[in-house]
Amino acid sequence: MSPPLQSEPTLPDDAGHREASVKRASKGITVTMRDVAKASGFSPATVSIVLNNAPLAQYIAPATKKRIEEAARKLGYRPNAMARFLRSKRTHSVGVMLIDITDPFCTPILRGIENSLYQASYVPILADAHNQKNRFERALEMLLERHVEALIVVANWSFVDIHLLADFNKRNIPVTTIGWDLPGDTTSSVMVDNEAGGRLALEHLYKLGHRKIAFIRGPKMLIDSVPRWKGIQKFANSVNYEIDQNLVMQLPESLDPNSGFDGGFRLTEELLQKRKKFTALMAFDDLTALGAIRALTKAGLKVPEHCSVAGFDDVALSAMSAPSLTTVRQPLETMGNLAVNAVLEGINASQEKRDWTISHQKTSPELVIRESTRAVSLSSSDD
Amino acid sequence: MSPPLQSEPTLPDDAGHREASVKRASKGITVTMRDVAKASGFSPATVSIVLNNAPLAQYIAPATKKRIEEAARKLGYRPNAMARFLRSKRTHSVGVMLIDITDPFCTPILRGIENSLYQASYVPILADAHNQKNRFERALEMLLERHVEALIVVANWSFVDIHLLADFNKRNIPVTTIGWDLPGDTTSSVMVDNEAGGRLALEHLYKLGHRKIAFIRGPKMLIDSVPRWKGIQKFANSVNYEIDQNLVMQLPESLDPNSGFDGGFRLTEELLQKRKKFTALMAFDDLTALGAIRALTKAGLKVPEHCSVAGFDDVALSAMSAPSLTTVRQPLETMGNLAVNAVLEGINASQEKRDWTISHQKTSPELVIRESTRAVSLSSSDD
DNA sequence: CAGGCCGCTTAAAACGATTCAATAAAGGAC
DNA sequence: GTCCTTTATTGAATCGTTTTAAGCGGCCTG
Repeated sequence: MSPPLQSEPTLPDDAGHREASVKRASKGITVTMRDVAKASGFSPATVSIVLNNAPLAQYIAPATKKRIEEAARKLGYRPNAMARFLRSKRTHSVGVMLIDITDPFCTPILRGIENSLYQASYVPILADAHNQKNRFERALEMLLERHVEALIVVANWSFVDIHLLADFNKRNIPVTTIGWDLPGDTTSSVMVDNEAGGRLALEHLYKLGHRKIAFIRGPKMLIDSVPRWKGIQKFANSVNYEIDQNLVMQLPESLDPNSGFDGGFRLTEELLQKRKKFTALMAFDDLTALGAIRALTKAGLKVPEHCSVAGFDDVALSAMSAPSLTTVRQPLETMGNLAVNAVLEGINASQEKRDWTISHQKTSPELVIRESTRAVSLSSSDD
Repeated sequence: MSPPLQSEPTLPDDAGHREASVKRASKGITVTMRDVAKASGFSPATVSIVLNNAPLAQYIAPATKKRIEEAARKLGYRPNAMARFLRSKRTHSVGVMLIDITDPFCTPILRGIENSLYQASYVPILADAHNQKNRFERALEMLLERHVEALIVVANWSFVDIHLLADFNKRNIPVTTIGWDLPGDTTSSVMVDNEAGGRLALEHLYKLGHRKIAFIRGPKMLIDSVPRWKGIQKFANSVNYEIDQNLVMQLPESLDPNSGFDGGFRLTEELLQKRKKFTALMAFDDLTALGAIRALTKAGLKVPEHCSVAGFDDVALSAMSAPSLTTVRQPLETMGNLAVNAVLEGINASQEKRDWTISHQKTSPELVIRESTRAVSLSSSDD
């Protein structure tokens, strides 16, 4: 080590010193970069370069680096994010807008997002739109003020007009939506392949021998409803199975993502009243399926003995319900990860002043077979 | 209005002008306060005072205010939060640390937190500790760097050592925990009154006539376990009901908040193997109860016909499971609100350089009677 | 020995707001 | 006419970083 410029003993960071510095920090005096500069005997510029391992750091003498790093550690220096951001224009934060956080669908996605952001040293700023336009708007406003570097919208069950995202495009802030697809080339998206999912579910029921299958379709306005149904139809066509329109119901529009349960319950009761026999029921999502099961049970029908039921999503509770639910799993956590990757790519590109590609990713659904479906029984198949 | 200093026509903000300004903003040029100053013909200082309605604003001429506000609106001025925070030392953000986000318990709490913060114009910065100490630590570090004004820890199912919060106290940053109680006067807390809850549940079963009641207690390390059990014991004592220790099981320690389901399943199977008859089972929480129901069902026992089951928490799925779960509801969303109130009070106090009171709030649980419990039947009560 | 280069370090100017002390004009009192 | 108040506004310092261009010895080279 070079000659001691300070009166600091050359002892390898003894406990006494560390104690002292802790005490100093505890006084509430915020340790600034200047303090580290003074303590180490170098200038703030050098300190910044070393601590950030900036390009210029390659020219800094190793001994210098060591001294600075040690000083920083001793003083318990923590860079002030605000100051840094002001200068560098980078907040290292990403807005995460949940259309409605109460949807159990959101939880795994959120974990995926948080996790990927954490790996990349980004921080999520959360906003919950309560499925209301004005909240959505004001929350966006707040995120813009905070200069989030990107935005992820978890638009699971959404009737919110998402065209409000224009401001983000204007400012070149990358946006990715999950579970919603804004056509065009302004916004990336991550969605499950709904068509494949619909197909998987029906294929499963069909292979179990079911030929009298009831359907509860999703609300018209929900973007998932159409492709999911299309997948069902395509499979039906491919095996020459004719869907009985009398057994097709549709959930009403609703702002509440948990309304599927009630909807499934009521629509199933309606189905039962029709006295049109069915041996299986395919629901729009898991909550709807649970509602359906409830209605069936109430009517004295056992699942799966008298009627198989399949859901969609594989939310956490599907594995725990009784009977556990056969369903089409969306890789939710992965979708969170993918969305983060997409925005990070956007951020990097935007940093380097180049365009980034808008991607519309589709993830593969996976059939999860549990207890709520089984092969059609002899007693119920004849009618 | 005073004589037109600028060449701006006195037309009441015509569409043409607004159009133009939009265009300007859309060029990606960030509108700064200086721009507003120039456009309005006043100095940045005045602009700041007006736009923030600072104390000095009382001396500003109404006409001036109007001109400045109009200019700001026209230019689409949005204050730069980072710059503001650097100077004013206020970030208007609160760290929200979730010990494990996958716990369905968290969702309503999170909604409560977000909502209350939103009302107060604060923003939540989310962190998920995955129930791991090192993640907890690093996340705290990130929150400190970002100078969050307060911290809320949702410590539902936690084996993390929470004493890491010391840094926050040193810096006078208010901390409130939800579902965890750090004794002493450094950290506020919001918890459900577990003792009352335990009492409510047992009282319910007892009044239904159950006298052979099995219990699945929570893991030892979980702070809720003890008072919940105490409430049970107290009620038992008060009615001279003797708890059969052979019917008392305890969940093992586990880092996974969703492990209660498996645990409940296994322990219930163990109970059944004992061939010791019971007509009701009281589970530590809802997931445990669902696991228990599954085990009972598997053994051919019907719930509630052969055995009543009660849970605790009232997470979202409890209402949707079959049979729906009788449980003790925690007012989760409210608890989120309360935690926010607590930290806001702390922030205000800290701002005014006065001490704030550390509160340990207990919220009242509420018995929610659903299908999984019913009066003891004659067939099962005699043994 | 002038000039260039190398290796290491730093002075100083941002970044975009807030805020204090200062100023200026206008009126009122003496 | 001077001084004080009140009203209205602003210059300039400041917050804690990052970053650019420059500085400074000393060594090498022609």
